[in-house]
Order: sequence, then C-alpha cells, then structure tokens
Amino acid sequence: MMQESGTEATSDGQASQNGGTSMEGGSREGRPKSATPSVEVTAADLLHFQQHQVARQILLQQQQQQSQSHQLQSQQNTGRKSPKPNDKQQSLQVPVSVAMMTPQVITPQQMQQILQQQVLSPQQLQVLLQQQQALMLQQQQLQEFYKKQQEQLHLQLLQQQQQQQHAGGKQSKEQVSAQQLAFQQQLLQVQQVQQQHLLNLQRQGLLTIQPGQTGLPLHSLTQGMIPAELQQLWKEVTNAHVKEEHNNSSNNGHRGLDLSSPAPPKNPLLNQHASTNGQYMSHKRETSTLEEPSPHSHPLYGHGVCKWPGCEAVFEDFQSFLKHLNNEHALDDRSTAQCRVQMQVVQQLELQLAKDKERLQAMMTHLHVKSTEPKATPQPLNLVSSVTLSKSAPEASPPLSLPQTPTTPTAPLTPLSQTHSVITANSLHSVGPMRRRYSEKYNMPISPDISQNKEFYMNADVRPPFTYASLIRQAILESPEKQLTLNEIYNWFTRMFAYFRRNAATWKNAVRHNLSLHKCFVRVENVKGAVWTVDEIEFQKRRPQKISGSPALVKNIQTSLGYGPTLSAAFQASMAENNIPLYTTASIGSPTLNSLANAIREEMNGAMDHGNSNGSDSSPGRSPLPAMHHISVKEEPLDPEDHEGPLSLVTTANHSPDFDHHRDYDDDQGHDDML
DNA sequence: CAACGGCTAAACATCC
DNA sequence: TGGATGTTTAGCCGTT
Repeated sequence: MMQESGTEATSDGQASQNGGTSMEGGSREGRPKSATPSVEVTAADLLHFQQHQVARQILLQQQQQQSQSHQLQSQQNTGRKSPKPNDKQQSLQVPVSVAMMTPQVITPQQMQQILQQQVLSPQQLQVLLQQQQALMLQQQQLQEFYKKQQEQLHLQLLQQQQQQQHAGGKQSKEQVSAQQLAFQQQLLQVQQVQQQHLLNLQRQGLLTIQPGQTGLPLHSLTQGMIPAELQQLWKEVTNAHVKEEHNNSSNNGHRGLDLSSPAPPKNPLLNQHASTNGQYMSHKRETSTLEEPSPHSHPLYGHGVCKWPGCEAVFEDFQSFLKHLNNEHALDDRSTAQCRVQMQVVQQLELQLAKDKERLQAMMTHLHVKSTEPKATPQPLNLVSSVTLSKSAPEASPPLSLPQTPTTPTAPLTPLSQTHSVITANSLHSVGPMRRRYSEKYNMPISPDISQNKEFYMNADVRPPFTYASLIRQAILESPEKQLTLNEIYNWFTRMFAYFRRNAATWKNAVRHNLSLHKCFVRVENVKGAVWTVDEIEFQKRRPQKISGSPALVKNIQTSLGYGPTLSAAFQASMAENNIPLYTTASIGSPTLNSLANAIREEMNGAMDHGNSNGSDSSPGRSPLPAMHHISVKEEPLDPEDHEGPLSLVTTANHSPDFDHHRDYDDDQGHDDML
C-alpha cells in the first residue's frame, strides 16, 4: 500500500531533490473515513453494468441486422449511411473498425468475380451481394463489440492487479474475488456474443449449420475449420435431404434458441483448452451425437422460411421446405457458388473469432500467471500525460506500447467514445505529444462521466484531465459535508486516481498550493482542525474566460434550444435536477447527443455563472458570502445550516451542470488536447 | 508579444 | 523536534 513513497522517491529526481518535502508518511491511508459511497464502484456494480451493456449490444446487433437485411440494397460501402445524426447505430460504426474489417471480408468485387464464374442471374448476384454486405456490417459490429469487451476485460484486469497491489486489506480479497467473478462473467458474455452472432448469421441464412451440430459453430468457428471439415459441412448441407429423415419432429422455428442459449458457457478454460489442441473433432462428434435428436430443425429452415442465402421462400411445413430445398438448392453451379461464398465468409469469421479467442486466452493466461508484473498499466497514456509532467514524472517515459490498450486520457471524456466509457479504439486518436495543456481552458470540475471512467482513472496511471482546482472541488463536493480536511483531500486523490499514488510530494504540494491560492477554496476552522470548502461563486468566476473560445457556438446551441443567454437560477436548478435523466438519456443515445447535451449544459452554465458572478443573480438561494460563511462556520462549525445552506444550494444548482462540465465538446474540435 | 492560467518547486511560517 | 498544514513567491509552459 504505501509503496508510493518508494516509487516516487526512485522515480522522481525532483522529488528526491527536495528531501525536506517527503511528507507523505503513512497518514494518508490511515483513515479512509469519509469514503463517499457514491464514488465507490463495487465489482458488483461493474458486473451489472457490463451485463447491461452486453444486453444492449446484443439488442443493437439484432436491430441492426434486421434493418440491414431489409434495407441493404446495392450499397457498396458500409458504415456511414445512417442519415439520422442520433442514430444509435452510428456509435457502433467506427471508421477504425471499417478499416480493419474491410480487408478481411470478401469485397463485393471479389464476390462478383467468384460468382460470375458461375452462371448466375443478376438477381441472384444482387441477393448475394446483399447478404455479403449485411455480413460485413455484422462483422464490423462484432469486431467493435469484441473490442469493447476486451477493453473491459483489460480494465478489469488492471483493476484487479492494482487492488492486489494497493489495497491488500481485508476487503480487497472480497473485491478481488468479486472481480474474478465479474471477469468470469465477462468471458461468458463474450461467448454469448459469439453465439449470438452466429445465431444472427444463421437466421440470415448466411451460416449453415447442421441440426445435429448445434455445438459445432461455437467450437469450429473459434478455432478455424480446416478445409476438410468445410467440405464435410458442404456435403452435409447438400445432402440435407438424407439427414432430414432422421430429424422429423417439430421445432423448426426455434432452432436459433439452441444457439443462443447454448450449452452454456462452459468453463472458458475448457473451451479454450479445446481450442488450443486439436480436439475439436471429437468434441464436435460429442455434441452432435448429443443433440442429434433435435428434430425437424434444419439450419436452412427457420420460421417457415427457407434460409438459403438469397432465398426467402415461405413454407407451411417442413416437408415442403425439404422439397424446395432439393429442387431449388440442389447441387448445381449456383448452389456451389453460393456455398463457396459462404465458406469464405465462414472462414473470415473463423479467423476473426480465432484471433479474439486467442487474445482472450492470452488475457486469461496473464491473469492466471498471477500478474507478475506489478505495473501492467496502460502506459501509452502515461506517455501523453508525462509530456506535461515530464519534469515530475520522468519515470513514465518508457511506456509500454499497447496499441490495443483501450485507455486513453481523452477517451473517457470524448464524445467519440461510447458513453459507457468503454473506451473505444478509435478514441486513440492523435497519439501524439500533448501540445495543449490538458486543462487550461477547462478548469471545470469533473464531469459525471468520471463516475463511468472512475475505474479507468483508479487503475490506469493516467493523469486526469482536470486541474487541481477542479479535482479539489470535486473531492470536496463529493463529501457528504461538502468539506474536507487536507488529508481527506489527499485521500480522495489517491483513492480516485492511480496517477496520484505516486509523486505525492509533487501533487500534494500542488494541492496545498491550489487551496491557498484560489479564493474559491475557503478554509474553515473546525473543531477537529480545519476543513476546506468550496465557494462556488469564486470558482465559477473563473469560468467565463474559459469558454470565450467558442462564443458563437455557445449562442448557437443555446438559441437552437430556445434558451436565452439569461437564465434564471430556478431554471438552472431545474436543469440540474434534470441533469441525471438527461445525461442518462444522452449516454444511452448517440455520442453526438451526449456531447451535445454536455456542451449545452456546460455552456449554459458558463453563461449563467457569468451572470451570477456579476451579482446579477436574483436567486434567493445564492447567498454564499465567503467571508460570512467563514465566520459563521467558525462559530457553529457543525451546524449544517451555516455551511450546508449556501453550499448545498449552490451545489444543487451546480451539482449536475458542473459535474457535467465537459471538455468534450471543445476537445472534440481539436482533440490534440490530451494526446 | 503580452496576458493569463496552470503546474511545479521551494522557502517559510505555524501548529501539533 | 519533525511532520503536517498553509502561505507565498518564482519560474516555466501553453493558450489566447
């Protein structure tokens, strides 16, 4: 736990220089008293959140699939087709993934080449193209989602490691175990998504699976089918009529369920074990024999519709479908070509899944190896932050270059990233030296996003993109009493940010410096000593200049919503009250909405604060005279009315907007900010 | 280029 | 006496 002093001493040349300032001692960890419950993120929360997200993703996938399968016409390109700016799908279609996936998928041209070797009608070509494009989209989404899952896994791993390092307390064990549970759940979810994707494919008739091989796709696809097996599959498909005699019962419509609620997420280790050695064949046989009795379920027949690629013929009964299958999809050139295409598609999917599987295995292996590396943190970010802190944190210079590392300083706050702070890879934009100081124009407090990115900052050794003043303010406002002692502020810093677990001498000095320097921090004599409170007025006074950069934008946003520049405090308060729902909505919605909402709140707040600071505020609740406050609290230190009154009112008015203060919007404009 | 804000370092004072 | 806590100053840097 107290290793920070050691690390910082060795790490920081400057820290060692001023020998007199080795002040951290052991007091910091001594009393985690005012641990704000709202800040803590338990593993259970994490798990819950992830489950929710997975469910959402799956839902999105299904929606997209449905819409795409019907809408996709001769669109050559994927991605950016959604005309609506707030289309949720947009959030999933990230340029990066497009770039990554496109070469792995059969291009329409390729497919045309393939198909034109056969004798195919234009309609058939068209249909196949549509199928192919739908698949490409799905692959993109899948890729995207896998990425996110892996990022989450990574974060969890980090968190776990860090907790093993730092916490060491009794509760750490529980947390670790809980996280392990969450991690297991994560694995489960990845598998479920795989299966879901397979199911989707199957429903579209893009993937042919024999009824008795329900377990096949999961395994075979994840380890790559050898050509022989593809041949075998092909044979089985083409000779389906032979098999059908064995499967002659009901259950045609819910074949998919066999996949979606599959042989439940076996032990991931088991699964991966099977993937590592070549035991697939036997496994396959096992499952196939087990599930052979699944009657009447034909992979090409579902919901009364023929699932052959490009064929959506409807049949009342299974027999007629079989007849159709034998007649229309017999072994001819066309079917052969279609199957070839399908094979390539499957191969591509296999490759992709194999890669992801491999990665997952590596992660698990790493986890089980007991994490020999104590500091396996996403360092590339550190490189970024160390640009500004090059003087104080030179040890961070050698960053591990983990390109796929999900974490980026900007990421958690960029509107580009998914709102759930699953930092997407595309948020790794501009991995260059930080030019701008991270927080100059944004000395607003931590946004509520921090709660989502909390885990990130708690575990990643990344400097938070907030000024000391903002952080201090956040710490104070998060406390139940809206006041903290210096030591408690220290604790908050170390608790919330991994970055502040080292170089204590530096940042603590900075904290003290900021507390003394800024008028917005009011020192209040308490019974036990002195506590620090926030004078919101003073704090907000500094803001107007910060947003001067985009006055036109501010006005545009405000007027576009019908909000005048002069907003009453009451409205501000109501805004604050509605903040959480609003934000939540925006979060679930598109990033665009999210950033917009935050930008609006930020700018509006800035404007209003400006007015307030000029004394034009008529709000009765706002009477936080710093001096008076100071005095009154001195007399009645524990009387809530004295400090709670003004402060709580201020906080009510500012709570959300301020917490919402986002650097996002402007960052997005020129997002070299963090990197 | 100057003003400004933020960060870091450091000296110093005070209190426990 | 030493550490924690505050205050203040100075210098640097990036942005405006």
